[in-house]
Amino acid sequence: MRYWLMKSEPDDFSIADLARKKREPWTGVRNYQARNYMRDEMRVGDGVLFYHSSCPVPGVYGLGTVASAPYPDPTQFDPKSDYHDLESRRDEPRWVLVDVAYAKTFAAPVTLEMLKDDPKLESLVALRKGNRLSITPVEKAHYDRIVAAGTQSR
DNA sequence: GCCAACGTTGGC
DNA sequence: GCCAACGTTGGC
Repeated sequence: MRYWLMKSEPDDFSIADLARKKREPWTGVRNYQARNYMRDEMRVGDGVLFYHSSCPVPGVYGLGTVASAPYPDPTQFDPKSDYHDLESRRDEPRWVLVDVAYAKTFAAPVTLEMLKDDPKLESLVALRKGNRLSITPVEKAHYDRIVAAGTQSR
């Protein structure tokens, strides 16, 4: 079992949206490295830290799980979608995704500020300077530590 | 809105 | 294959 941090802009899709829908295809990833994580390395049941980016208080707001094997992202073939990719062919789709299932909403988010202030999380890939990847792997010890921070009552 | 960092594109 | 130009991400 592996662990991942997946970013979403809450104005676009938030942990509350996932809580309501229970399960969601992770559409719109158009970065090869992030795609490769979904295509090659994720397994059903993997743990997901749900991160809100580009918002007033960025941070981890809750938990999900990987809920499907990889399959083609339907938005790449949808001319009306912002994620439409003219060069992707149906017999050889360029972009794949997985479904993410809802697991938990933290009572209070584990903010980016908290993540950065924790020396034990110094090597968290998502915190590396200049990192813009929307999906990054997370070590189990880091995952456990962030879950503990998000779960404890404050 | 700014800007650093990084990925992608395309001319050569 | 190089690299400048451009676009995007995301924190602030």
